[in-house]
Amino acid sequence: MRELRARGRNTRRKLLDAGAQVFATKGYHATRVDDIVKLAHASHGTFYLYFSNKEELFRALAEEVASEMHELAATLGPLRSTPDGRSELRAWIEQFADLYERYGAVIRTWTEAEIGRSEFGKLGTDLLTQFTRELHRRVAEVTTSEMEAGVVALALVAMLERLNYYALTQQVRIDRDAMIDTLASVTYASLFGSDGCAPSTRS
Amino acid sequence: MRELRARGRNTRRKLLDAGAQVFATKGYHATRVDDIVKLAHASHGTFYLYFSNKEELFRALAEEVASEMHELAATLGPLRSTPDGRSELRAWIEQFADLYERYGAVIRTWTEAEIGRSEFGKLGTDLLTQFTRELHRRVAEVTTSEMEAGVVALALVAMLERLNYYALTQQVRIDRDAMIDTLASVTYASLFGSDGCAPSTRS
Amino acid sequence: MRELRARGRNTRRKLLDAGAQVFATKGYHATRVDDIVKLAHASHGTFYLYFSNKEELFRALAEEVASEMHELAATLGPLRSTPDGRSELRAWIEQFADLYERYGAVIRTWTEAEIGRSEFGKLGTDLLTQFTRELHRRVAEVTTSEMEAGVVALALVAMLERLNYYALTQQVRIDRDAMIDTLASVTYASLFGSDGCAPSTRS
Amino acid sequence: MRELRARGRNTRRKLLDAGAQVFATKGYHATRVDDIVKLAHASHGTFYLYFSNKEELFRALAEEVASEMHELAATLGPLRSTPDGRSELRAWIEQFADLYERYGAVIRTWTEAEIGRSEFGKLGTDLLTQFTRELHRRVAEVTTSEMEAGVVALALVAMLERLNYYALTQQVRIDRDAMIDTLASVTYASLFGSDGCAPSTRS
DNA sequence: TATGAATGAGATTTCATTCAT
DNA sequence: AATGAATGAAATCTCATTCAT
Repeated sequence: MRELRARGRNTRRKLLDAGAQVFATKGYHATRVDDIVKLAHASHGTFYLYFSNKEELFRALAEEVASEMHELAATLGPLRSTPDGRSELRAWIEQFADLYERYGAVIRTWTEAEIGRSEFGKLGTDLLTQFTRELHRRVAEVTTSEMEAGVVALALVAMLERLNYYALTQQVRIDRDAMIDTLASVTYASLFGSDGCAPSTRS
Repeated sequence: MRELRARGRNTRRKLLDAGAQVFATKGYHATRVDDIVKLAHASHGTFYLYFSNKEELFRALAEEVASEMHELAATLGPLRSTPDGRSELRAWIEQFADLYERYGAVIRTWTEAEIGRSEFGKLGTDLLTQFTRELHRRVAEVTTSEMEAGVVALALVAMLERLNYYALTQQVRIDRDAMIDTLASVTYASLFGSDGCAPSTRS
Repeated sequence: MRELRARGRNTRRKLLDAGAQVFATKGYHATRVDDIVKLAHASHGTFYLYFSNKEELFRALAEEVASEMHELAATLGPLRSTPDGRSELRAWIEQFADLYERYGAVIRTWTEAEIGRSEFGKLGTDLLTQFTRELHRRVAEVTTSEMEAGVVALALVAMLERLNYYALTQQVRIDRDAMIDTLASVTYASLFGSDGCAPSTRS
Repeated sequence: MRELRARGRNTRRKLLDAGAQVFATKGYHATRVDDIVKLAHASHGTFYLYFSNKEELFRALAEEVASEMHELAATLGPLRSTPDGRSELRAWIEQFADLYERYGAVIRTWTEAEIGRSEFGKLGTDLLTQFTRELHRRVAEVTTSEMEAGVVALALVAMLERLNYYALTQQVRIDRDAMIDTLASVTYASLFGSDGCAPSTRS
C-alpha cells in the first residue's frame, strides 16, 4: 500500500476501529462491509480504497492483536508458589483481561473454525500456539511429571480465553474482579494446590 | 408442524443429521441450505417443508443437544479426592468429549455471540448456565471459601469446552487421551491440589 | 371427466365451495392451492384428482356464475316510469345483490385485467358483455337519443357491480337496504328523471 | 431512506414509472420485480436499493395517486342544472379519465380486496372514501331528500371508476368520448332528470 | 378415492465489489 | 481522497404440480 498522508491514516484507523467494534458485536461472518462504513462514517468506495476486502481489514486487525499478545506473553515471569508469585500471576491475568476487552472479538473470531480452514486462518492458530508456547515454558518449570505441561498450558489458555469471553459478551453475570481472582486461584491451585498445603482427605 | 408419518420423520432426521455435519464442517454462517440438502439427498423444497429456514433447523439440533447436556450434567457424582473419585471424574470428562465430538459445532455456535443477541440465543446461554449450575453444586461441596464456587465451575466448563474445541478442530495437535487425562488432572488439581492435596476444609 | 360417485361429487363440491371462499378473501392470484385444500379438509393429491389446476377450478366456478347471471338478466322486464316499474326494478336489483353476495369474488376476479389477457379471461368479458346486452335491450326501449343506450347500460352495470363490491368487502360502510334503494333511485332517475317530473331550475 | 442526488432520484423515478406501466399491463400480482427492472433498464440490486420490495414501490405510487386524486376532487365545483353546469361536469369527468389512464392500475389494485386486508390497504379505502366525500358535498347540495346523498356519491364514483376501467382494459369496446359523454349524461340525469328536469327541491 | 411427501423451476433478496464523478 | 450509485452472482424461499402408497 502506498504511503498515506495524515488524513488517509486517520480514515484507515477509523475503519479499523469500526471493524473491531462490529466484529465484536456480530462476529466475522455476520459483519457487513456496510456496517463498518456506516459506523466509520465513510463510504463503500472509501473502504475499498484502504482494504481490498473484508478479510484484509480483519487481517490488519489480527496483526495488531498478534503483536500485543506476543508482548503480553513475554511479560509472564516464572510461576512461583509464593504470595508474591501469586499476585504477579494475578496482575498478569488482569492484563490479559484488558487486552481481551479491546480485542476479544478478533481473538475469538480468529480462532473460530469458520475461518480456520483458510490459509489465513492458520495465523490464528499460530497466535494461539505461540501464546500457549510461552505459557508452556513457565508451566514446564513447575509442573509435576504426571501432567503434560503443553496440555496444561493449553487448558489454562482455554480457560482464560473462554471466561473472558463469557464475561465480555455478558453471557453470564460475572464481576470482573471476581473473575480475575478466580482465574488466578484456579491457575495457581492447579499448579501448586490451592495454597501449597499437604494433601488431606475430607472426613 | 403437523404430525409426521414414518417417511416424513425419516427425512426430517436425515436433514438434521446432514445439518449437524455441515455445521461442524463449515460453521453456522458458512453453511448453505444447499449444502445440507445435497448431503441429505433431498431437494430445496423438501427442506422448507420441514424447517422454515436454517436457523430453525439449528434450533431443533440445539434442543437435542440441550437435553443431552442436561442428562450428562446430571450424571456427575460428588467430587472426591480419592483415586476412585478421580477416575470417576475422568470417566465423566470422557463422556463430555464424546458428546462434544458429535455436537461440538452446535454447542460452539450456540454460545457464540453471533447468534447470541436474538431471543433464541438466550437458550444457548441458558444451556451453558444450566450446565455450569450442575457443576457448581459439586464444586461448592468441596471448594474453599476463598474461591467463588460459581466462577470456578464456570472456569472448568470453559476449559472443558475450549480444549475439546481445539482438539476437535485440530487447531492444535493433541492426543485425545492426553487431553482427557490432563483435563481430569487440572480439574482435580484445582480442586484438591496437584497431587491430591485437598484445600483447607470449609469452616 | 369421468362419472363420479356420490362421495366424489361431494368432495368436488367441497373444493369448489372452498375455492369460492378463498378467492373471495384473497383474490385469484394470492390464492394458494394449499389454502383451498386446507379449507376443504382435503389433500393436494385430491385436488388434482378433480381439477387439473387452479384455473380449472376457477373456470368451473365461473361457469356456475355465468349461468346464474344469465338467468337473472333474463328476468329483467321492461323498464317503466311508473311506481310499479320502479318497484320491479328495485326487486331485480335486490336479486343481483343476492347473487353478488354468493359469487361476487368470482365475478370480480373474472373481470379483472390480471386474468383478462388469457383466452379464458375472454369468457369473463363475455359474461359482462352478455349481461350488459340484456340490460341494453331494456334501456334502449326507454332512453332518449341523446345517450348511447349501450354505454348507459354498461354504466349501470358498472355501478351495480362496484357498489355491491364495496359493500361486500366492507370497504365503505353501507347499509344493504340503503344501497339497494339508492341503486334503484339512481338508475331510475338517470333514465326517467327522479320522479318523471318536468324540468325546473333551482332558485 | 437517505437523501438522493440527482442520479439517484432519476433512477428511482425510472423504477416508479416502469412499475406503474407493468402493473397496468399485468396487474399487481402477476408483476415480477424482474419485469420492472428490465423495463427500467436497471438491475435487481438497484431495485432493492430504492424499494425493499414490490409492495413498497406500489405504496410509493399509491401515494402519488392519492395526492392527485385529492387535487382533482377539490376542483369539482358546485353541480348546476344549467348548460354551463353540465359542460363543467363533463370537463371534470374528462380529467378523471385522464388520471385513470395514467394511474388506473394503481387505483384499481389499491381498492382491490387482495391487498385490502393489510394495514396498508386501509389507505386505499381511505382514498376512495375521501374522494367520495368530496363528491358527497356537491351531491348533497342538489339531491332530493329521497336519496341518501352519500350513497349516490358512492354510486357515481363506482360508475366512474368501473367504466373507465372497462374502457382502459378494453374489456368492452367503448369510444373514449362516447364514454365521457355518457358518464356526464348519466350523472347529470341521475341528479337533475334526464333532460335537465331537476328533482323536487329540498324542503 | 384419498393422501402425505417430494420436487424443482422460478421468484425474491442480499451484499461484496466496481464504477463514474 | 472521497463518495453515492450500480451491479450481478449467489443465496434464500415459494408453490403448483407429480408421485408412491
